[in-house]
Amino acid sequence: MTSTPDTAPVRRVPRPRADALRNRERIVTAAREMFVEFGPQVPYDEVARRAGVGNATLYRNFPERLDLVREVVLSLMARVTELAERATEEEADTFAALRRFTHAAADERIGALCPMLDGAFDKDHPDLTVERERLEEAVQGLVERAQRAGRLRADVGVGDLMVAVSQLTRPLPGTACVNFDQFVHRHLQLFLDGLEAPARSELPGTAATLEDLRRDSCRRS
Amino acid sequence: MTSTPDTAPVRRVPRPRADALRNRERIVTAAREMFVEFGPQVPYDEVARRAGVGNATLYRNFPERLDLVREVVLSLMARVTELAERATEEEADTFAALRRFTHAAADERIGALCPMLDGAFDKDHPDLTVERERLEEAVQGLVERAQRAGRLRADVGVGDLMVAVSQLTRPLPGTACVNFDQFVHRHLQLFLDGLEAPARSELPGTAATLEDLRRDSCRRS
DNA sequence: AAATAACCGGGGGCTCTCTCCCCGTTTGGA
DNA sequence: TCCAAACGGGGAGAGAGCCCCCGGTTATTT
Repeated sequence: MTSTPDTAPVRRVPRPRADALRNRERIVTAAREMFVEFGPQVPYDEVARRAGVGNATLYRNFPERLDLVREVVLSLMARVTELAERATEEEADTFAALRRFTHAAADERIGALCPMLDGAFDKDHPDLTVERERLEEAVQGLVERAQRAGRLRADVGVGDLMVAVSQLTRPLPGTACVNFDQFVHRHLQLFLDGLEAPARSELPGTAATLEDLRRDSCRRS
Repeated sequence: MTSTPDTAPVRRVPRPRADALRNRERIVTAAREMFVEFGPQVPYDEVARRAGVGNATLYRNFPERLDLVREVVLSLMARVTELAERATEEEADTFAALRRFTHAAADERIGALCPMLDGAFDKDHPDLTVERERLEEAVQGLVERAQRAGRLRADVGVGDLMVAVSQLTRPLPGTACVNFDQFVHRHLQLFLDGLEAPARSELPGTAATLEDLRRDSCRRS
């Protein structure tokens, strides 16, 4: 039906319908929650049900599972970046800022990112690279500021912080321990105490950036 | 070998064949490795292949998956108990003993126990109870000794140590990061620095024993 | 407000994986 | 040497998750 006249290719999608946008957002939110609880292998249909949409809607928005995973990761990274920036701005004490960021990141269930690194997850996707740089910049700022102030030991890097926080906050699959969160914050607190200067021991290995993690973590067995 | 038939008539299995015992051991070893790498849902046939036996042999030894999981858990707990006892005996410095035990437990991949707590795992099986008590006793000794010596902060318990070590050493599913081990030991070292007395901050919540974990961790969502 | 086109929802077939049994062959023990 | 217990691999059966189809609904346009 003579859809596109030669002049202007008639805005195909000038504005995706409002409910479509809303549904997409609800899907990402639901997926984030489900991934945290059950891992990224959770059935598509379950995600759709949690989101309150039909499964077809999910497939229309994210034909490939990896698309959905990437979207969730991006969403989480953006939130965590925001947390880092807020902590930097609002906390005068440099180490207090680090503490605040760490506990806040834990509440965002950043540990749920771990299982998404497996398989054929495209770590070099443009969107991811951009978001990762923003995240690293924000946290790097937090770390360096505390190190310059002599509050944070000098032999640790952004990678150490992020990996350890991720590991400590990973949910136990299948079980929903009622006071697991309490534990998490205890252990983060202990870990932070270990991060504080002056150092109480010598660390093996070397400090790592997020870039190091991206490069080294994709060796298949 | 004087099968002592006087009391018990006709020992059905006076001695399981030597190769049968060997195979059973190889199966448990293979299962432990596979569970660490892929989680306890790994296909039976894969475990059998890694163990170098036919799948039927596996089913003959462990008709239920939970039997196999329990055997692996028992095996790991026994090894870790041994580590705790060795560290207690051989290290004069109380905190050094704790450090040594922690790093050794990490090398045993104690974090792989986590995914086995999900679902209908029978936490009250007699064998498990016995082994858990032995483990708790050994680690409790390590902890209390360091606390009495004033080297370990007083507001932590066995549960804190075990859970944190487990979390920090949990493998990233799917990926075999080449220098992940290096990271693990760095983070354990940092965590241990946080455990050392005097305490640098106040902890939320309360110290927990292994018994607390067993009770509280089975609340389904 | 009516027309229209995009969007939504859920039911069902299809495929793929894992489980578990069957039976001929091998191997350890007396 | 004899025998019985244990072994191994192939394959049928079952279950779960994936993805498509099509009638109904809702937001936008004139």
